[in-house]
Amino acid sequence: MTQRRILVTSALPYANGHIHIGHLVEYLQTDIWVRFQKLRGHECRYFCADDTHGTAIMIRARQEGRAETDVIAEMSESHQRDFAGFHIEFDHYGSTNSEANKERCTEVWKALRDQNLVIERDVTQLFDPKEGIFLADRFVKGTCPNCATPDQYGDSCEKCLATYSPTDLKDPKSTLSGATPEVRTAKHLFVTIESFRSFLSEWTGQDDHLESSVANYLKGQFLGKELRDWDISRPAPYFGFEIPDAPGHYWYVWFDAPIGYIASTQEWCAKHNQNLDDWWRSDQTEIHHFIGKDITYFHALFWPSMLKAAGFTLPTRVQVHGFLTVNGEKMSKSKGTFIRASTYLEHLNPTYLRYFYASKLTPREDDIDLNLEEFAQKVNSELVNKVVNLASRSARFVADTGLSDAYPDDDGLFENGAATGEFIAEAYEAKDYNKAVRLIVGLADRANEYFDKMAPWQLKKEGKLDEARNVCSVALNLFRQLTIYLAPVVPQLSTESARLLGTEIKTWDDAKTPLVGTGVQPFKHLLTRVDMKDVQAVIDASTDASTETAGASAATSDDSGDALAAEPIADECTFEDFMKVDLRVARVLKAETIPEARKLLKLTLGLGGDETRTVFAGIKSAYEPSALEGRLVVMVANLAPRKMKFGVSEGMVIAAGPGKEDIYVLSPDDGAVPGQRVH
RNA sequence: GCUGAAGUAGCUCAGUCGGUUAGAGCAGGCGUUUCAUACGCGCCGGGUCGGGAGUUCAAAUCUCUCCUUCAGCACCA
Repeated sequence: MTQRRILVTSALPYANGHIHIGHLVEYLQTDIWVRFQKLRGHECRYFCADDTHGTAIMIRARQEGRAETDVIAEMSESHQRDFAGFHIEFDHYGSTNSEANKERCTEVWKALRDQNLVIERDVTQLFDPKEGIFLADRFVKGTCPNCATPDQYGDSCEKCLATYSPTDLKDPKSTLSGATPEVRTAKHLFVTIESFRSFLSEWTGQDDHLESSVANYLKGQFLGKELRDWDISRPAPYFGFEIPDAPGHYWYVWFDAPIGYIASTQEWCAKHNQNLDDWWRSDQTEIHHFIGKDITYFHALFWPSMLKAAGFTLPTRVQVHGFLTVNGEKMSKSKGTFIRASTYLEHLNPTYLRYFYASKLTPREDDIDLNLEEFAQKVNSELVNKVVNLASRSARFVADTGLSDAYPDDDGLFENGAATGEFIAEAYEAKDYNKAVRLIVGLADRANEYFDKMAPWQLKKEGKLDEARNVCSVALNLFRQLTIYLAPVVPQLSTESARLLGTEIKTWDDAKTPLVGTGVQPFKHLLTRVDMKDVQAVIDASTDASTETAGASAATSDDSGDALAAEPIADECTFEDFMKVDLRVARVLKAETIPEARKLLKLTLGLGGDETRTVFAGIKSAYEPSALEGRLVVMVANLAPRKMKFGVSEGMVIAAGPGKEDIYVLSPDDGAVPGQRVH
């Protein structure tokens, strides 16, 4: 086999949030592939970095009263600790806020300029005069220009679903300072990405660069019409690199982030006396990017365009994966399924998750589901009961004698396993780990059948010691074969398994030659079962608090003050003003979902006696109707009825939280009864 | 609405350049062994392959149509 040179990346995690089990789908998918290639003897390098620039980091640093560089240094350390905890091994882990990255950004930029691909255009945006920064849509709130609902974000209204520009909002307020934003115009630089369209149409459709469904998506969604210019600069203040030929303007974070792949490689090259061009300007090198489907656009359109413009090697493959759901639903803080990597590691073995994800992953961009019951069952049944147990049930028989000196007749099992190894390798190569795992477990089944049929414990009783030893030698060799095939997925288990037989796993082809005559170490447990109690402990720990959202604008469930900062206290009002609002305790008599509505639940609220109100509440994303029925809530009882798409809403249910799954309906303490006024 | 994808046993999936009685694992039922982390092994039940129509000697697999689900988009890229 000729040795391939392969460069692999995962998307750069953003320095504004912690690693969670959703992120891990990607890093584990990548790590498994890299480990497989290394085991096959290829020169494979895995590069990643923290993505550090942008407004979100800048705002976070301001709120915490420290330098951006402090924030990102701390987060980088945390990220790398989490990755290491899951046995994810990078050849180099850098940062987009590095000299190397600045150099490479400058290089790409120069190429774009030289080819006249950059144009200038004015962009009108809201500006926060107190903070002195331009405001992205999510940092502006005001009254919907369409239906007059107050307190709506700058891009769309949650009530009437209208979309608009933040400059259309009535009474806009900055969510950062509460100041009234000004409309300002600033110069932005754009890359005329349209000039790459014919190249992209060709590239995305050929040579397996993308899964066909992804290529179809791009073709249908973007490449059929003119590509809009890409807004690639942000005016000061901005945390990032200042554009050399445009003082006061910075590269947009999405420009310098992927270039971080090259910069990370460059730093590694410097340390290992390698030439960067051998990795990024060579048709001898394969480049594989692993990404989530949310950033397909950037990696399959913008990124190849940048690479082409600057004369770098184009990706061999952009591998797109889906999102993670837990128990069939989006990860949710209120359900405790928004699980941080570090929280998981406090209670559970990383090997479990590596195995489970591998068993689920295919080359397609389907979402994968972490059903926690299935997780425990699958790991216990397949990995512990079948694979590990094979060693456990046979090792003791040969603890004194070691393996047979010649490999015994085994009905062709080992040979079959060696041959199957090629199919397993094909599956790994194609990123079809689901298939690889199925093949491996199939081999484990055959090994267990053989062991049962031969019944070495029986042979031992009958005094046929040599025969018993032979059977166990076969079993342990088959076990070893399995652990070699599983090594990319569960490296720690494989390493410890090899130690049992006094060897190391060096290459994939070790699975082709049986061990003979070697000693066997005393067996000790290689892996314990998943205990649902520990799984529950993870859920509990994730439900409590301590979880932190990715966005700076979103509130956290701690007392940091972020929530207050995200939405400052409103203007003062008088007691009379307050008394105009009639808040009442109400019981949820009925809660119905409206299938066509994305955000609304239809609630029938009882105010005592026969008095009821129909209220449409935008809490579908956070509550199951059944969980609401019967409970007491607080409602605005004298709000003017509003005609909505699905009927007339006769009030409002009081709730806190930034939205989405983070919505918390308020309840009175025990003793309150429907109809009582809240003073 | 537009675009992309998907609908195969209770669950997770395999199988599709058309071709023997549609497969696996898990879950369920029955039996069995005792070497092993009460694990393993054997057997059984269970699917009109989303519905309908068409092409064909033959369709889960090709064509059309309808239904359902998911995701993306509707000026953030």
